[in-house]
Amino acid sequence: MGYICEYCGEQRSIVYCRSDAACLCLSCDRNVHSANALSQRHSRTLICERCNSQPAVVRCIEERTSLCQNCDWSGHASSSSGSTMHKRQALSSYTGCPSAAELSNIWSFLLDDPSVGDTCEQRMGSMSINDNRPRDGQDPQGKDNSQNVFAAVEVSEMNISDKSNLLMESSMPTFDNKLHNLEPPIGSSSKGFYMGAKGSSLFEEDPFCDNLIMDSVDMGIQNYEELFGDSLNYPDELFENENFDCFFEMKDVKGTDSSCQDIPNAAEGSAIARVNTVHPTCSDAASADSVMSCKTDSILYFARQSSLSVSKKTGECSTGDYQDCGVSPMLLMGEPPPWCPPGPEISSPSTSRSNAVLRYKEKKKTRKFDKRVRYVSRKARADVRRRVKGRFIKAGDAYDYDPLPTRSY
DNA sequence: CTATGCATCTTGCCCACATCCCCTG
DNA sequence: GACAGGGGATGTGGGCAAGATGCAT
Repeated sequence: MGYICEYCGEQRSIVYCRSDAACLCLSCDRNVHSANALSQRHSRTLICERCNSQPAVVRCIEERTSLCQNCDWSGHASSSSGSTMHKRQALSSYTGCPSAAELSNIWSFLLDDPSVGDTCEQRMGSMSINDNRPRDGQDPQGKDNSQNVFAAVEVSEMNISDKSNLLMESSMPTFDNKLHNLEPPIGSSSKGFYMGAKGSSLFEEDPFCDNLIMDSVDMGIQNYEELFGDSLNYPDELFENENFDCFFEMKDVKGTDSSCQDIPNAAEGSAIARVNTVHPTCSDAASADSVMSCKTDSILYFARQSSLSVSKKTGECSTGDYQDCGVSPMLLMGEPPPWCPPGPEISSPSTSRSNAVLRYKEKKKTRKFDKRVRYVSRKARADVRRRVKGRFIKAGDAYDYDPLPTRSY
């Protein structure tokens, strides 16, 4: 599996399509996925250059190698080699039929690979599919609208110690263009429209986002239906309006959660009032892997030209599953988000402190950063272990915290 | 502009013990 | 070489304290 394109059997495979479970060269990827609207929604990413069989999730800057989760773990877990210090960049996935230029923007290193540039990339660059006609997502003026999914990018913080690693190398061209059209929400400063690491903002330093820094952005404009499910009840004009620009999914990652405190200022008096409950989408909370891959701590934002709102996300999880799905229970419970202008019920000075503490603790609970649970069985035990002031206690000792208060023994 | 104090946020440590993993026979 | 057993190392989560940071005065 892998290495050779499973479609043409000739070129070196470059990307992995999860939906098709197939390794494809770039030209075949575009051929296959330009067939229809459904295939365009297939999410693809690079192939792990080590095992050549799994979708890569990170790229090691030092080794200039794209790695899947397993190979990344095995290759960078050993502290003796010093490889743990390697800077790694989260790899983007994309959907639709991005052009060669767009792909190179997503994966700037792609064209550095001579084996890619000499074969697939050149072929792809000469391909005519959709190139000379407006894409499905383009209006006749060539202006992208929300129907055109050119790329879905997910960037997670990989090297926590190096803030520079947060640089989103893979900002897409259209994404940039869209951002250029964005304006700060009414009544906000540019600082308020927070997207990434603490202290940085989308427009703060570079109004054209050349150095866009964000911890996580997930764009899937075309896929908003599958993201939100049937219960999406926003006005249709929200999506039909040309001004609907892009959809952001913000992950709460290290150094950013506190940053969300900035959003409120941004959203004051604006569409933030449309905040609704957020329902996690993951349905298998029991699976550790799925838990880790779940969109965690997601706060969904719709950025329009002059508004900012949090979307509604539908899922199968009950409220009690919020931890596994990583969504703040405050949102699940319909509690106003922390950045909402303080209402009468929270304006009391005596309760603001406790509310803030609770808020922080909830954040801390749901914060995952890049932590991976290596041993699910150990986690399972720790989850049910009784504690005293957070510390494990010997079996049979008195406890003040029991994760399973209903157990009979 | 700087110093101070307060509030908020972040980080690291602790605990017990099942499981992992390496070594020896 | 394969297997079994022993024993040390590891990892797991909630709470707390200390330190860091941000902001107002």
